[in-house]
Amino acid sequence: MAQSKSAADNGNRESERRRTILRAAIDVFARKGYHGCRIADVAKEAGVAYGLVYHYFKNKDELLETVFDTGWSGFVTRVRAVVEGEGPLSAKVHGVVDVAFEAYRVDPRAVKVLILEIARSPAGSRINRQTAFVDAIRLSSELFIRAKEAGELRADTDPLLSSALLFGAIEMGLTAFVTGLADSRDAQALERAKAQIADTFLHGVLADASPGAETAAWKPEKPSSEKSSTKSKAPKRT
Amino acid sequence: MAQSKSAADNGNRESERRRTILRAAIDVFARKGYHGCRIADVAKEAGVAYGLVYHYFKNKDELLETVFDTGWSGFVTRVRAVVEGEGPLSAKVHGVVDVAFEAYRVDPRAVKVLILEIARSPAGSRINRQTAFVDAIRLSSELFIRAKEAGELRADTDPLLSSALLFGAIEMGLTAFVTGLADSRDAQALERAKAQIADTFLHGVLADASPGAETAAWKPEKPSSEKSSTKSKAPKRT
DNA sequence: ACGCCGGCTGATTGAAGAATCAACCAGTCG
DNA sequence: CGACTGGTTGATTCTTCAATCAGCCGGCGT
Repeated sequence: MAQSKSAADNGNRESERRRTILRAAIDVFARKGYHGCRIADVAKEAGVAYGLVYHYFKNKDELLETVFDTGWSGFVTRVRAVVEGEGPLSAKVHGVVDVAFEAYRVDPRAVKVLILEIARSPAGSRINRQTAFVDAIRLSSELFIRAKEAGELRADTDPLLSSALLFGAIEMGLTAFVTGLADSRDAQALERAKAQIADTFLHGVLADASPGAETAAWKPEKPSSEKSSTKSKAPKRT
Repeated sequence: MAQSKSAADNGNRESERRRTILRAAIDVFARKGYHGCRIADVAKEAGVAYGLVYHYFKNKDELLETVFDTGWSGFVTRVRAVVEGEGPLSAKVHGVVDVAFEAYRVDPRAVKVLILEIARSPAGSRINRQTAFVDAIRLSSELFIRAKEAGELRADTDPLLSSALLFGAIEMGLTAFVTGLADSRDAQALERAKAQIADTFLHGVLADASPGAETAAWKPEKPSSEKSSTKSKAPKRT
């Protein structure tokens, strides 16, 4: 709003103020949860008046919805890119995990809100947030459907469930950091967790009875650990 | 105790009424969520007067806390039994998954409450529910610590994270049923999901490059599939 | 200069619902 | 049989917020 205010704002549904409020909402939601915070808290955090929140958002629910959609659509877009891209299954699985962890690295608070508020829908609320999660799971189940047809997967796996399990593992892995079970300041730990999630999902936890070949395929493969980070460093609007 | 009411009740902190209210609370929480329901709803469901809820529980929060602790402690007890029991790692992992799914079979509503209300805590509330989850994860991480020392696990696995991933997979697998992504009336589907969760966790999703031996070890191993169910059929106080 | 316009303010209101409490009643005991 | 106890009731009170709205600036056009 520094220069062209009214003009730009009219055409652009994203005024500086609005973004400030959205940012504040993410922080407060992350700290106290959706139900645990009052609009007053958000306004205070944003350094604006109570009523201004209602100038930009119809009500508290729309505010959460916006926070949610913004963050989630960015995530889903990037997951879709991975799923629809080229390469072997294992690379894609690593890719999906990367996307999730990169999102966390960029904006842990936002991820915390997405993860923590995801399940609970205040009954009346429009789009059930579970639906969003389900969509993401369905989306990446494509991956497993195709992989299964190609014979890359064991025969007795259900693609949808596989997809759910991957997201479950990612979610809980992230939760470990979100809740402080693991130290999220430790970049090393994040990298290791990322690798372990994908590897466990692909190969299991057990020490492989068949040594060499299979096992060797995924471990030394991480010299360019930054490669994937770069890919998912795409702009994240929050 | 069925006859002698007042006498027994004095000594027994579990009067019939109290249990009725608890049961009603579980059902209403499962249906509308903690925040989405009024104490009036719980009272109506239980067929008692509004005020009686406050006779047995200090406030709404204590009610949720009790619902939570009751269900959770039962689950943790059974998980502990599995973890501290005898047998190879793979059997125990299957055992933990069994416990979770059996709990769901016995009382899906209660599990729904535990899963859905687990993450977010109303700020002021005493024991953070996340703590409970973290405890369970820590508990079963023992499993992986010991297994790792015994060389059963790949060297680069963090036991705590492994434990988290297992629970993440279980949770999301269960969530698939809770949210209706998968049909929970289908007993077959439940059995298959159970098997797939444990198998994926132990061996990964990939078609095993090394056939026979390793793969054969876990699949035919489930002739006595009721064994574990029986074990976890222990009294569940709700 | 001046007043108009639109972003902005924050005290006020009204609803929702948690928690209270005084009265009620069904047994029990003396 | 009549005092007494303690579980039970639900209208009433009290608190908390979401949402409103009457007006306040400060820039901009005239």
